[in-house]
This record gives sequence, structure tokens and C-alpha cells, in this order.
Amino acid sequence: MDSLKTKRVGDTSDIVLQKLLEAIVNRSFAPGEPIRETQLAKDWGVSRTPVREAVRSAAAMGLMEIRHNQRPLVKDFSQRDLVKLTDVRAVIELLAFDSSIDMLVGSKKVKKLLDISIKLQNLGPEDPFTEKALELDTNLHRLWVDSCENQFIVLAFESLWTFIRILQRAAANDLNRAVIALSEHMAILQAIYKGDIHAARKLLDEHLRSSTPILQELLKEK
Amino acid sequence: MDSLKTKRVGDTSDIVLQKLLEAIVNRSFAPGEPIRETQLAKDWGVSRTPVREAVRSAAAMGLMEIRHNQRPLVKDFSQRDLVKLTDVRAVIELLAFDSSIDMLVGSKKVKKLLDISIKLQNLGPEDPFTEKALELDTNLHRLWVDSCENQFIVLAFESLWTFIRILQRAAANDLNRAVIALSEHMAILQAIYKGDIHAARKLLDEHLRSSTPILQELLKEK
DNA sequence: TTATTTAAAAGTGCATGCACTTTTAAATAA
DNA sequence: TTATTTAAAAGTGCATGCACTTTTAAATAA
Repeated sequence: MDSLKTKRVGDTSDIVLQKLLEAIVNRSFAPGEPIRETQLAKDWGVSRTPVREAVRSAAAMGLMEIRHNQRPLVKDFSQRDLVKLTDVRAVIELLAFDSSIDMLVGSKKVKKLLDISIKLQNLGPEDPFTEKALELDTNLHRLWVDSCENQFIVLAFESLWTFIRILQRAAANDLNRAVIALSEHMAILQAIYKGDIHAARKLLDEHLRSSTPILQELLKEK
Repeated sequence: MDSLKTKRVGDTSDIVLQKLLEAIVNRSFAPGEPIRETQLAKDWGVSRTPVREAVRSAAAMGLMEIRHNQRPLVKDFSQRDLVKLTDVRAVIELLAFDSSIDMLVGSKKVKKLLDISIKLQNLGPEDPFTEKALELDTNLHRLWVDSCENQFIVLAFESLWTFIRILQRAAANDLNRAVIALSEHMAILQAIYKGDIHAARKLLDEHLRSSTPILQELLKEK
């Protein structure tokens, strides 16, 4: 399951929450659409109790809206809204980067991701390319967030994570974008590995902001 | 109730959630302490269902930890952890400030807060001073966050809000700090009102960071 | 006395039931 | 035909019940 921290996924409520998030991320539940607790319970073979608990969690994460006696709503985020995500994401990630960079220079984690990205680039745009590139993207951005040792940075980033995934998913099918992103990723990793902190930071900043216009286009088409 | 957005507080789960948050903020539930759903249900005269839903919400907000078959834990944040909050809060608030500032220059909202702060300063440190100063602090910081028109800035800030409140509460009893904070607040408001954006931003930045060492001291004493 | 075992008490996880509300669609009116 | 009324169907909110787990503290052993 693609969550920031490895979560205990055992309780029925958690499984239901993961399914709910997945459905929201891949737009099976359209934005603005009401869901039915009873229907989901039936579909997923559980009682309403864990469904309600999962819906509450999703609401606390800012993904659903609960109105008294009415069906919970999947929050509606227009493309214009989602593009605004970039700015917040950028300041949080750059802060995480600044807090982590000393630990990252020359680290094994960085080397490993660098190896993966080189292999991926040599392989070239083949079938599972975009999926693998997306996985690399996820692991790369988690690199500094997870190692920043400031749980509030992690918390703030996590609160945006599901929305970031929505954008990632929208961009995943654009091969051209994936190729560009991969080379940007490589450049960042190489700069970190070499210890060129200023260059790495600048490249990350540009990478984070370069996606905005493309995402805007991608989301418009829908 | 002191929540960022005015929330519909009608459903039992919501009321229970507010009580739960309040108890965590004012440290009635000590950090690291396990709570008992059954006990809370009994104490608050409700069934376990809304208590469980509220606990799930609190967990999604990063305030509690749920372990299978065990009593939910109030997350443990040491003073060292809480001090780290400042950095994240600062970058998010400054971003909100940058997004809102054009709307705020010369606005009625700013004038109103300025009037309140002048009155408060002329009144001087009397009995309800710190409480009123704290209320002003809350409204001031909400000013740019709420008017920034970027729901992800709001979301990220909200995810930190309960923790910010814990700090506020810890600082609220320090009269000296409250007096200094008030004059800083006035300086910021005046600069905004006059349209001196750069000065306002710099003052806000300093204000956000000036609290750190004092908070560190305050939390140490506990 | 201190450590280990054991069984009662208390707790969690989830399904179910029921009052009350909203939605849906058939019946009636304009 | 289109709008309004009305009643059945479907939905939410919350309490309760029960299987299973953990905690607690009394009983037993070292």
C-alpha cells in the first residue's frame, strides 16, 4: 500500500480506509460525489462500523466532507485547486531537504536510488517505465521527508500526500513528462551524492516547480 | 470551540472529538498515556461508537496512535519535538502571508485587529490580559491563513493547529511573553495597514522565530 | 520475599438493530 | 406535459451485544 509511513494494515477499518483513499486517488469516486456507507459496506463485505470509521478518518484528512444525516461527500478539488498544491509542497519539501541534507550526502540510500535511476534511463521508455519512474519519484521525495527528524514536517507533508498522489497519477500516463522527470531526478541525486548541496537544492526547487504548468495541462484535458 | 474553521458541532462524534482535542491540548490526557474508549464513553455519557469515531479522527490528525486490540495512545511529543514545530509553522504561515498580503493591505479586518490590540495595550496587564492577548494571537495568525485562498495551505496549517494550540497554552501564563508578543503583533498589523509589505513580512518572520527560545524554557519547567 | 502462573475483569473490533432523516419515484394536481 | 404531493425505500446516527484479546491482581511456586 502506498502510504508515507508503513502502517499496520490489519484492522478492517484500516483496510477500508486504504480502499477509500485508493478510490479517491484514482478517481473511481469522482470529486463532489456522495458515497453511501451502506453500499460500500455491502461492496466490501464488511459492516457499516468500519466504513464509518474510515470515512471519519478520510474527513479528518481533508478528503471527505460529512454533513449531518447526509451521505458523505468526496471533496471536490478542481484542477485550479490542485495546481496550488505545488507551492505548499515546495516549501515543506525544501525545509525537509534543508533538515536532512547533511545526513544524505554520500549516503547509501542516495546511491541506491541513483543506481535505480541510471538503470531505468538505460532501459529507456519501455512498458513498465512510467510505473517504475513513478515509484522512484515517490521514494525520492520521501528520502528527505522521512529522514528530516521533524515529525511536524512529516505531518504537514503527510496531510498533502494523498493529493500529491492524485497529481502523480494524473501525470503517470504522460511518457514525455516521465522522461524529463527522470533526468531531473538523476541530476538531483547526483548533486546530493557529490555533496554539492546548493546545486541539489536549486535543482529540487526547479523540479518541484517545473511540474506545475504540465500538470495544469494534463488536468485540463479531463 | 477553538477550531480553525467553524465546524458543525452537532453530531455526538464531533462533540466527543472536540472534548478529546481539548483534553489533549490542555494536557488532561498526558502525552503517551493510553485512553479507554469504554471509560470515555461512560464519562461523557455516550456509547463507544462516537468515541471510537472521534479517536479515529484524532489518529488521522496525528494526535493519537491506534494499536490493534490495545488502548489508543495519546501521542507523545516532548518539548524538544514541539520546538521543532516553529520551523514548519513559519514556512507555511509566510507562504500564506505572501498569498494574502495584497488583500490585507488597508483592509477592515486589519484595522479591527489593530484597534483591539491598541485597546489591549492601553489597558495594560490586567486580569484577563493574557487570555485576550491569546485570542488576538489566534485571530492574527488566522488572518492570512484563512484569506490565502489556497486550501492546501489551510490544510497543512490545520494539521499543525492543535499542536500550535498546545504551545500557545503553555505560553499563555507567561505575562512577560504576552506583553512582548502584543507589541510584536501591533508592529506587524501597523506595517500591513500602512502597506509596508516588506517590513510586515520581516516582522512576522521574526515574531514567529522569537517565540522558540522562550517556549523551550517554558516547556522545560514542566 | 520475589517471580511465575492463572483466571476473572476490563478492554477492543466489529456486526447488528432501531429511531429518525433524506432520497426516490409513483401518484396526484395543475 | 410539467409541477407538486406523498409514501415507500434507502440512508445516517448511535446504542448494544458478543467474540476475542489484553490487563490486572490473586494464587501458587521458587
